[in-house]
Amino acid sequence: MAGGVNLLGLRSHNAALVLDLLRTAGEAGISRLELAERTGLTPQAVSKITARLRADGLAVEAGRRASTGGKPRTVLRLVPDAGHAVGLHLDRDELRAVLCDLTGAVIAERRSPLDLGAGREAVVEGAAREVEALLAGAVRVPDAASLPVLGVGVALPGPLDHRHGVLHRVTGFPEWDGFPLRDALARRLGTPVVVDKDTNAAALGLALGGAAEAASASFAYLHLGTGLGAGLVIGGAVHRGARTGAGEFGHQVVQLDGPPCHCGDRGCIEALCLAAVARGDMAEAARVLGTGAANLAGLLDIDLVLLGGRTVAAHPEPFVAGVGAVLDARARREGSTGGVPVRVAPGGARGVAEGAAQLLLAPLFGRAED
Amino acid sequence: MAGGVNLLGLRSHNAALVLDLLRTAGEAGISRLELAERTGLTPQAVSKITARLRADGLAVEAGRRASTGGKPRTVLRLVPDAGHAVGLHLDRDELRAVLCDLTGAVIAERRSPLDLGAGREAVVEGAAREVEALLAGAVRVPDAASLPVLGVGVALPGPLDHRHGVLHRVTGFPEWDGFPLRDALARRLGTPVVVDKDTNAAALGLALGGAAEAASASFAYLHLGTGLGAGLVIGGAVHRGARTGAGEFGHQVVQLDGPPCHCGDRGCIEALCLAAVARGDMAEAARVLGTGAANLAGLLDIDLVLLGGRTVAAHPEPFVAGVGAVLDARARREGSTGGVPVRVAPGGARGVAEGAAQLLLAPLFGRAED
DNA sequence: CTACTTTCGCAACGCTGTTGCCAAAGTGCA
DNA sequence: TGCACTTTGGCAACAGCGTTGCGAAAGTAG
Repeated sequence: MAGGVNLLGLRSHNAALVLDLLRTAGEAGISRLELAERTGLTPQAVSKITARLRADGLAVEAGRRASTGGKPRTVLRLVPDAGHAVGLHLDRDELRAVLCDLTGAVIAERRSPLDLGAGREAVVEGAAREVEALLAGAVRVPDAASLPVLGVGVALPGPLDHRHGVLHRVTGFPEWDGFPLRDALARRLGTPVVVDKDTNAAALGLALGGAAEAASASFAYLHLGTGLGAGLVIGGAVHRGARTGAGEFGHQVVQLDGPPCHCGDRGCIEALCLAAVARGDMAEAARVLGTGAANLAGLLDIDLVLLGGRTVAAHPEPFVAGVGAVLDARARREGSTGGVPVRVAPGGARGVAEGAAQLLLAPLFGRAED
Repeated sequence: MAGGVNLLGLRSHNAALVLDLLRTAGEAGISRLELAERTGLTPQAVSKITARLRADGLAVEAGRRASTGGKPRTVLRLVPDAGHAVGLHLDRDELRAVLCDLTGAVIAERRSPLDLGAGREAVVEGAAREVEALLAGAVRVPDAASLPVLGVGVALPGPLDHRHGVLHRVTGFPEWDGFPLRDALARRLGTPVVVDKDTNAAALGLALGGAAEAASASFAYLHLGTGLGAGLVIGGAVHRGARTGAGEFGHQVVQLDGPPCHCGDRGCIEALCLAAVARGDMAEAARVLGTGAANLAGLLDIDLVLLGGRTVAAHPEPFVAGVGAVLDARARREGSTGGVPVRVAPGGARGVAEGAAQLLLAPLFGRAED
């Protein structure tokens, strides 16, 4: 519990806040006075802060708005090329690397097959070479020899320690138990590395880039693919818990003494949901998923549920409709008019890699932890 | 999203942080240098902050520590009488009012029967008179004519809007629907009033006063009485959600298509748990409760589960053991050595009223929202 | 062209935490 | 008893934050 804030901390906090508003405004930009209204700071303070950001090359003036009877407002815009980050998604059998600019937009992308059984050193080396190839290929402008890269974010499934960047367990590959992936890759590449669960990365990407952000500060991202997991965003920040264990959604028990799950428990939502998918009964799978989503939504009072993963992508309509129906039914029973809205998460298969890059971009915008 | 921080905000933030550490230290006190270490501020900054606090009468010097080879550290202590708050617990059939000092200790207490069916004005008037009687009786010292009271915190069951202090619904008494309790009581008493759910108040009280705090910043308080609810503390602050709806634990479905619940759904944990209690099967009730607790603990990665409420108070051992067994079993399946610890919440029947008083004290210590 | 509105920077200011320095108050050893 | 040393904590000067007062800049409206 540090918490003490000095003047340096105050400056960086307010600068991050302004930077976040610039990022949110996107290409449309935002005026100084609007920044002042949104932050609660005085216009003069915003002028000073934006002057520093412009001096650092993070923001530029970009045109003017229409006049409302006086001097028209000058529009400020984030400079996308002021910083970049690499996002690495280590999936079961594929590695995906993306290079993102400061706005989170993907500039370059590479994909390659991945074999986690090839040995830890080989995998780290292979990932490092993919990153290097990605950066080498992305230098299109001749004079941009030194592309400013903030670091590499790595997202992968399975339990791990986000704070120390250590893997706990990778299903099927015991040799990875306790591997300090962050430090190994950071040493190899010479850049900062951040490691997180794939669902957390996807949720972060949605919180910062997706349509989710504008409407809601708290939402759950439910990922239904080969497994079932969740990423939680509470108050605009990813909630990981003390041990990066938060989001354990798939082994929520929704049927006491139900059918056995591979985890050893009975009646886990993952087992029930995947069994229904295997039977081809998407309506039942959606109903089970919706039950878990309603449990979660009631517990945390979130604003939105986003669905993703291969299974959802293959059958979006029944899942959105089925999950929404369960949430609406429970909301009506509690007296509310409408339930929590349900949507398919934008971003698709690239969402996790994009979110992994955001692991390094988010701190710039004050979106580090909760 | 205001978020912008100026120098005034910085000062109050750091002062609240120091006050919180003084509160945590209790009667033992804490030295300036220790405050500096814990906050991350320089010793000189802490000296200035504590000087302001002493000038305001919130802190005093209280003795010295043993020397470690130089000048001994001066110990600072919070002044309990520098502020007071009233906590009001409106239970089903009883009103409980407590007067707490700045440390949260109960100075005076009153209990009286409560009939929510007596009409809204009569109930508000009755509650106001209880508060006045409590304050009048507590003025023991002659010259303490004006006891500094920060305000009144009110805790009651059922859905409500914490932010606006408006009740949504009181089971069995439709006349209370939409009643602006906060404003009505504040107008009548002339002091600030804060309203919250009983489970949230209890959780806040545990976060600030209980033994929970020292060990864990995130925990769930599960209340099993006439109903089943939860209060969540994440990162030291109560998580209420956007609509004060968080903590809806009882109608979590843990048995798809299970026995019907009074809420209209099927297989709710509340229905299953209370049915087992009615049968006298506490082991089964604890197993059901433990399943819900494990779902919650996995989802949020919390550090501790605290159990409370009349039913738990009547049979503490089987509940602690049964819930703990489910949590331990799931932790073992996930590879962890030990599960989340389970304990009976201290405070007993008075915990909710104490937590209600903390609704006004907590903001002084920077524990307002998450 | 003038009056007015609105935006936004310059300069002075108050206040924050920080730094350099020194007095205060102990311990430990000769 | 006296001196050296360690540690605490206040005083004063300082850099840097956002704020305030004021005026220049850049439009619109008549």
